[in-house]
Amino acid sequence: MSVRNGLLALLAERPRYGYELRGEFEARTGTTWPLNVGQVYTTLSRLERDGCVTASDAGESGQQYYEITAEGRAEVTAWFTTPVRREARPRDELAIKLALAVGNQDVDIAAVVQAQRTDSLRALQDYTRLKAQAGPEDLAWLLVLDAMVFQTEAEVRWLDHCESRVVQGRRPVVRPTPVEDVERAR
Amino acid sequence: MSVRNGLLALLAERPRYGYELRGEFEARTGTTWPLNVGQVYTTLSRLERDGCVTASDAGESGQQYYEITAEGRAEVTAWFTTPVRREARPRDELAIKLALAVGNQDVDIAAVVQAQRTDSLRALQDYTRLKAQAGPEDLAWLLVLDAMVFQTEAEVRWLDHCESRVVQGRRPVVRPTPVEDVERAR
DNA sequence: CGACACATGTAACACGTTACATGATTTG
DNA sequence: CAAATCATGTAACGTGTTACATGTGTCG
Repeated sequence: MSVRNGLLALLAERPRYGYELRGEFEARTGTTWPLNVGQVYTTLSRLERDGCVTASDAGESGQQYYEITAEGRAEVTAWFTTPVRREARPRDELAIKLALAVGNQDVDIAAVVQAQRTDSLRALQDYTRLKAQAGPEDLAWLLVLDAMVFQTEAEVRWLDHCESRVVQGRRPVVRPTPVEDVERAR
Repeated sequence: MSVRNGLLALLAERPRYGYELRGEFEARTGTTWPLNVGQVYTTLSRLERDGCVTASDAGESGQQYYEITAEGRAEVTAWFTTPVRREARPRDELAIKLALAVGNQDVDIAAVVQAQRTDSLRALQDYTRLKAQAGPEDLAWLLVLDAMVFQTEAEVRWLDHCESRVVQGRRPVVRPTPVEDVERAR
C-alpha cells in the first residue's frame, strides 16, 4: 500500500494531477525506487473507484487534477496514525533465503553470505554518495537515505552474525568429530 | 518471490506434497509470517505452469507429491547465488510515510514517530520471548528472529534520528525564533 | 524537422492473500 | 459421534509493475 497511501498523502496537501504526483513522490522518496508514471494513473483510478479522490474538471492546460475526499482524508489520517506493524510487512526475502540455505547441505552458505555482503556494501557506498549529492533542503529524501543506511548496516551485521552462528551450528553435524581431529587432539 | 522461491528451495531438497511444504516452510521461517495453505497450492500451480516442478503420481495415502525439474533447480541455484538487490526490494512503507509526513505541516511527526516506536519496541519484546522459547535445534528460525531483531533495533535508532533531524530542520520554519525564546535566553 | 519532456491513459500480468468448498482420517 | 487435523484445490481480489498507444508542446 506504499504507493497508494503515498499518493493519497500528497493529495491531502493539495490537489494535483498525475504527472505532477510522480514528480513529487520521487522528489521526496528519491531515486531508490523510481515510480513508473503508468502506475500513478492506475493507482489514481483505484483511489477514485474507492471514493478516496475525485477527478475535478481539467485545468487550463488540460491537466486532470485530482482532489481528495473526506473518505480519502480519513484514510490518510489513519495511515499516519497507525504504526506499520512488523507482522504486516512483506516477507523478508533475504532472511527466508538464508533460513532455507542453512537447512540444505548442498548450499554453500559462506558463498551466499559473501555475495550478499558484497552487494550490501556496494549499496552502502551508493547511499553515501547520494547523501553527499543531496542538498539539505531535501529533508525527506535524506531521511529515506538514512533509513536505507541504517537497514543496510544492520543487514551486514546480521550476515556476519549468521556466518559465525552457522559454523558453530552446522559443522558438528557435517563432521561428527572425525578421526583426524581426535588424533590431532592427542 | 519469497514464497515461490522458498517452496522451490524446499523441493530442491526432496519431493514433498503441498501440506507438508507449509509445515516445513513455517518450521524454518517461524511464526512471524504464517503461510496460508491455499497459497501453497496456488504457488505450486504456477511453478508447474512455468515448468519448475512436476506433479508426480499420488503417494500411497493419496498425497500429491511434487518434484523439482532441471529448470526449477536452475532457478533455485540462481536464487541462492544472486544477492537480493536493495533496489529490487519492496518500497519501505515506513520510510515513505515519514518522508511524506515531514513535508506536510498538518502532520504531527512526533506522534507518528512515537506510535511507530511503541510498536517496534513491542515487537522487540515479542522476538526476545520467541527466541527464549525456541530450541537451539531451530537454527533457521533463530536466524530469522535475529534478522528481525537487528532490523527492529535499526528502525528504532532511525526513528530517534528522524525526530532529532526534524526538530532541527522544520522548527525554524514553523517558529522562526519567537520573542519568548529570545527573552527566556537572557 | 526531430528529439525530448510533458501528459494521460489502457491492457496485461505477477505475486500474495483470503475465503470458501470438499473430503478423509484421527482422536477425545 | 463430534471436533480437530490432514489434505487438496478453486475463485476472486488487491497491489505493484511494465509495456504500449497517443497526443501536445518546446527547443535546438
